[in-house]
Amino acid sequence: MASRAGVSKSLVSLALRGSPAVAPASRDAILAAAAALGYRPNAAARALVARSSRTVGVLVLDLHNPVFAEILDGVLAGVRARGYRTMVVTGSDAAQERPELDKLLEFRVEGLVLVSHRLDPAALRAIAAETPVVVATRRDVTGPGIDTVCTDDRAGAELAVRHLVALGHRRIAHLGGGDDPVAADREAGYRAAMAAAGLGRRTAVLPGGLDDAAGYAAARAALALRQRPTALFVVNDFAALGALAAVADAGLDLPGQMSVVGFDGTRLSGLRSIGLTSVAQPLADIGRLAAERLFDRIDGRRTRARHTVLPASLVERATTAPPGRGPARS
Amino acid sequence: MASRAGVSKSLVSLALRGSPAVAPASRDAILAAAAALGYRPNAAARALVARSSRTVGVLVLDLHNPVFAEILDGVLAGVRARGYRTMVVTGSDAAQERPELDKLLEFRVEGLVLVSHRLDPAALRAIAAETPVVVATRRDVTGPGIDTVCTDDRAGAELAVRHLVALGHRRIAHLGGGDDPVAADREAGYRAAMAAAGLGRRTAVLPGGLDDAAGYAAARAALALRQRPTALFVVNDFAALGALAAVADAGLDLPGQMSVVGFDGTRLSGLRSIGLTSVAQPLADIGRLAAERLFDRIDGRRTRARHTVLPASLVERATTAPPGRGPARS
DNA sequence: CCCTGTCGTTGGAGCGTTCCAACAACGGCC
DNA sequence: GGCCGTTGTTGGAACGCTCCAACGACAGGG
Repeated sequence: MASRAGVSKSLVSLALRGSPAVAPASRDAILAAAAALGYRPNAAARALVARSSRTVGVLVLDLHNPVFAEILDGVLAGVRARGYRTMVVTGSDAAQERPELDKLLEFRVEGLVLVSHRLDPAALRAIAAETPVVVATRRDVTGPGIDTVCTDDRAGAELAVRHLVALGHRRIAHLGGGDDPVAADREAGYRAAMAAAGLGRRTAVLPGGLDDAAGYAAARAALALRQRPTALFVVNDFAALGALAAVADAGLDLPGQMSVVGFDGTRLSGLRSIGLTSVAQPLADIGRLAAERLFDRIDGRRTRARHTVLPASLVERATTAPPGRGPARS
Repeated sequence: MASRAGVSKSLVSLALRGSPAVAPASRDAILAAAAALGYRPNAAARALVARSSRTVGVLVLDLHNPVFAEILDGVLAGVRARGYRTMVVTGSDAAQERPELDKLLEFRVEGLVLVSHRLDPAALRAIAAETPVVVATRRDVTGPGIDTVCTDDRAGAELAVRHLVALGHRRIAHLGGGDDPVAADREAGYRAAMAAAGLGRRTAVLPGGLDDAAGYAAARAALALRQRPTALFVVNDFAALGALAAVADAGLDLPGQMSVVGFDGTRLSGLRSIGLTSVAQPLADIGRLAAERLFDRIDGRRTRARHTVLPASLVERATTAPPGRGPARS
């Protein structure tokens, strides 16, 4: 307490927050004393009396998948823009998520952004009853106090299939993503677009997963199909990289003999040495928008749940071409 | 306040923290009341009276570079293992770093992990005077209260060069990383290893940068050299991916006509479709160790600064081979 | 029977802020 | 010259917790 400036703590509080009611002489003395003492206001005390921590909690599923890192970056930027702090935790395994979120709630974070999650619906709703929650990239669990921001995964998948169909492909296989709810939407979009193109009978979904190893294995299985596909639509970029390797290992020319489309539009897929055609999500926007939605609730501007679905867009790069052109390079 | 259990707040506090001095009957009543009321202790109030926030601040330079995401993951795991919370901020631009760290200090974080940073030495030392600081991946700024954890970048670079020399390469160019201090160490290692191999006169350093676009440009310049190199040692994996693209664009067979070695050993480089030979850093260990060092100080076990240098190791993958084998694929 | 120790429990102080009612000093006004 | 409003400042209460000294009840020992 800088009574060193010869004033009361109340005046110090006023001066440090820039109140105009403080006499210039006092203000200068207080500022000088604060600088000399290296005084810093205590945010915990402030949070206690103000009953608001000016802090937002963020759970991110898996930092190793670049998608989540890119969304997180958007969330952090959005939160910073409002002058709030961010507490970040990762749900290293599903069982850890609940206790980690409990720690955030004990800190009285004013809201929670979940960049994907593995909570059961009941747990999620219980948390949303305590504090505003915005879920990014998932929209399967809804309820009061739960906003969602995600990409139109179904439409995105349809975009991918239509692109391949337009190129002349007929045998288009889908490498799935296991029991992930987002993967289910993408698969549904694939099936719908295949049916709409009159290729319903050619629909082929291979069980896969969300990482490159799973993509590799699924692609191997696809290539071994009796009716070998000429194009693969993969559940996400990460797995698509595995599929790319499987195609190369099989000695097939890419994209001459096999086209591959991913999903996510990570920077990764755009690297020149990869050049993966992909359905892009507006990742940074998702993060920033999730933060904005949260502040709408923190500011009390909203009561009804809001669900935002952003459009996906196809980014054509080097891994797609008309089928059957053989190993020649254009 | 669960006076609903018919006891004092003191006893509630005791019971909730599991004190053995509480009678079983009281404990059960308190626990039941707490559950019924959805009571959660207020961490801010606890931090205020305990004068410890049980929170660690983390600054991470750039989430888009997978290296930092992987280190961050290690830090989060290390902090979680101790039951502490984590406040994460990113230094989106250099000028933002100081104010972001100030916010963390206002919260009385008990220590700071800086996963790289762009602070000037004076600012860093001023912060270290207030709270323990561990710097990961850099060791150029030292001082009391500043521990460092990083990889032996010099030795790692030497490893890369020796690997290429052992394969028979003589013209080995280095694509640098600009004015980054870590890049300087790697360049020094390159120069030393070239000299040690009797190739001092063949030393060629091309100005580059830390991302794929910079790597692409630097590689183009290297390929245009009068004495075209047969191998490129690139400052990091991210830039090496750009170099890979430049090599492919030049129509050179890889690794037959050009070998490329990166640095970092990110998961990215290990993806099957990339298969980049790289000098690997123990990324998760760096993060976890940084957290441990910090807790050593938080626990008061340390006073002198400690500097840990971890060994790098070469991971051979598909982008290196003996020189001049031509376009044939093995 | 009183003294003493143990056990379970309690109220009050204090952590560092913010907020609020109240204050002294000082002019200007009627 | 007493009254009032303005300006700058103050002390105390409150936020929700932890810590501590002290409490009553009860049992065992002298």
